[in-house]
Amino acid sequence: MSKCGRKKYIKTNLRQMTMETIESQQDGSVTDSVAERESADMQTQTGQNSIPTLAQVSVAGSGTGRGSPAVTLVQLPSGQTVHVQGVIQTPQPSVIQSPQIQTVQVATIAETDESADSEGVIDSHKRREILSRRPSYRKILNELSSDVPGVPKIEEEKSEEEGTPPNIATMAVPTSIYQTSTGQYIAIAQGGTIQISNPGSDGVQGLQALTMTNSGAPPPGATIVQYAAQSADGTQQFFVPGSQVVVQDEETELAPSHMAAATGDMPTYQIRAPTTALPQGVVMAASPGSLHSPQQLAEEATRKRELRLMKNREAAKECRRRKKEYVKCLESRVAVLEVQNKKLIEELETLKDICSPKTD
DNA sequence: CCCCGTACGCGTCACAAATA
DNA sequence: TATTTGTGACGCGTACGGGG
Repeated sequence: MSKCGRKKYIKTNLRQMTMETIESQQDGSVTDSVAERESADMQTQTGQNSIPTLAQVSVAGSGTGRGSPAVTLVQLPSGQTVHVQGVIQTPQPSVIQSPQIQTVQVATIAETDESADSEGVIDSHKRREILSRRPSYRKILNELSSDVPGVPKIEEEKSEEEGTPPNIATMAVPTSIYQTSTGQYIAIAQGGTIQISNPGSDGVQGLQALTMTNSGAPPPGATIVQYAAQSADGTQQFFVPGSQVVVQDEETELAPSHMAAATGDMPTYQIRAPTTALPQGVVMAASPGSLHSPQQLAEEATRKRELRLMKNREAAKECRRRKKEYVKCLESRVAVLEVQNKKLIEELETLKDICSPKTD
């Protein structure tokens, strides 16, 4: 990103965080924003909106530590105390959490944001604090789930159940997983085994394994570089060590028997020697030791960049999936706790009636 | 039908956090 | 300490619904 873009990034960040601050300080009206919903829910659960006059609300001091649940003690008029866990537990490093320090700083900076439209105003230290990253969704959700049994856990890496390609989880840990331009997943495992899966299929259906005959130890420094692309003849190709090409057939005429038996509509593959130049986007493996000329160095850099982009692309997809899962989880939690809150209010009313019966 | 606003998803960049 | 991973932000394209 250019310097200009970076500036824009910071400004946007400031603007959004300021909005969060303002929203959380005001009436907490319900909107589509998770952050705003969270702040509203937190107010509700602490009794500021629902039961402010009926019970004393105190936040247990032990709940302020990082990672421990925030337990709100609701003291009933009868002396009974009820432990209520926050909808969004404040000590959790929530995605939307805006710590007080940040709030103050952001508010201060935001005031000068319009007049001082330059990076010089925000020194690097402040910027770093403002831009300090929140922990990952997986971490947050797993911490939540450890506190609340009903909250599903986001599994670690390879064992994720739903967003990842359905067949990958059943494999021996692959070294590389790639997605083709048509949505198929290709995993290259340690021993040179290539496994192909269709995103649409569930379970192990659609799993294909190709074991390369030259799957021995690769030359030192060699990198398996995949790619799947639509070649001129409409077939799909990807490359494997040994300068061979796996080509997806349009028809199933050459399908190996073990593949054809699996499903009817499963694509078939054959291994060929590469016919022409590499399709766009394919960079073959190269040993670092063999790099001499500037051109080779440039190619290596390009290859590394392609690889990084590809990994980041997949990471971004996974991150978005986790984020959606996290938001869904929060929403379901909100629903559950709203019901719980309602019940508690009803219980409170009942107890209130019992404790102060009518005298006339 | 066209335009506009909104929502959503994707690829990419930058950078903090995690890991080797 | 270097590398990898995870995620916020941005820009872009697309789909969809509503209004003229």
